[in-house]
Amino acid sequence: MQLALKQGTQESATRQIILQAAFDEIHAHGFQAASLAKILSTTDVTKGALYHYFPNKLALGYAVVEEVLAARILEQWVEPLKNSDNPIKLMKQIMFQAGQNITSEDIEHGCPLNNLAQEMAPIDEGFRSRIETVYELWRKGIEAALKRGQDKGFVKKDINVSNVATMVIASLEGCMGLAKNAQSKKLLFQCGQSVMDYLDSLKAKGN
Amino acid sequence: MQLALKQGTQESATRQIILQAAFDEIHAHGFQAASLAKILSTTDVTKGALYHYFPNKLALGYAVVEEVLAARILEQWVEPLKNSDNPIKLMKQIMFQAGQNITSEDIEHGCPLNNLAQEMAPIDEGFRSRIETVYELWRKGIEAALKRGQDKGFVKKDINVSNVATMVIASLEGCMGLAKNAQSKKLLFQCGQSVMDYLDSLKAKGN
DNA sequence: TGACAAACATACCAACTGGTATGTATAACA
DNA sequence: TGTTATACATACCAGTTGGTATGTTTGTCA
Repeated sequence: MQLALKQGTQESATRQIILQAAFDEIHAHGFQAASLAKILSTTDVTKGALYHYFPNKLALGYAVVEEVLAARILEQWVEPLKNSDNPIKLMKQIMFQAGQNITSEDIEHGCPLNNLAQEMAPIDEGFRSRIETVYELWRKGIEAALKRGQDKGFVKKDINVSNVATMVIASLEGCMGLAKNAQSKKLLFQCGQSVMDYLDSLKAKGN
Repeated sequence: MQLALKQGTQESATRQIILQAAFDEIHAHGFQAASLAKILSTTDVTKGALYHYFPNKLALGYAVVEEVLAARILEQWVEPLKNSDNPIKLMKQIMFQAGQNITSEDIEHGCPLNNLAQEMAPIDEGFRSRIETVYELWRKGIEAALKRGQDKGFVKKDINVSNVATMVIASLEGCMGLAKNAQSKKLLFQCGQSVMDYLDSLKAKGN
């Protein structure tokens, strides 16, 4: 499925290949250390093609955030949460699902959104603001779902849904980060269990 | 106070100046993007001096982790926790204290330990293992304190102290990371409040 | 069929990077 | 006082990087 995230986004196949290869390189080495030469060598795209679609490296990085990273969060979190009345149950499901599918490489490289945020936020405002847009999408998605969960009686009414939404994302990113450095799926699951326990503590009585 | 973290660590003033300047540069730009030329230009140390004390850039980075970063965690978390029977109260105090002292620059640059972990763990095993040593110091410090808190009746007995210790650090690092990208002290405090709420939920009944 | 623009391809370059080779001042010690 | 090791200082270099200038192919439309 192709999400139309940005108007005016060109649907060239070559462009998509570059974007995906750039995402992989950035995910593996970070943006600053990502080498255009390497991105090109993993594909059969030439420098001419790259600079035809993107004015410079920075613009390529921005496009990765706006198109690739935003799409991942939308698909995995925001869209599913829209169709649920019990956000706690669903978020635990999403986490469980993600845990099932995760590979050692995923753990090694960590969350691509968090990686980029930690690296680029203090250095480049263009990156920071674009990443912030994605985080806000995510936060607002959880927040709205929690609110609906309160209305439907699944979620405690005395919690601050905004703060909790932030805390959920923070603890998830934190777990991923620690597991990445420990290179340990076990640590990820243990930490993930604590996050699930935290989610359970938000349930309304009787659920 | 100077902590003797590594045996054989030389106490040259020049070496300390280099180490501190390197810490600052790495904190601001990451290790890979940290420029030796910039580190030297902010001090009046020359390249000859730098390469007299450190065989290469990597060794300088390792020294920053082993000496500067480890010392920070020890001073701020591990040592204080050793002298406390009520870890929940103390950790909330540490967080409050850190919140009081934090500057906009601190928020902008984030946690230096987490920064380095996210950047270097997948790339360089030497960095990863040294950072892991610091994280383990931190985790074990919290874990031991939680256990003592259980014995003294301050902490619930049905929690897994190891998992909780990891979760505390994960959520802290996560909050710092989100606040860094949002460039918002407000978000840091809101998220920190949720962490404190989480800590409160670990109290034994009657406390 | 001719013209024009989009979509590439190749060769090249200036800037910066970590690292090294070599030289020198200074303190300690025999 | 002579010797030697430590603690720097300066100049230089090879490799890599992002970026550009220029050329060529291909599709489209009049």
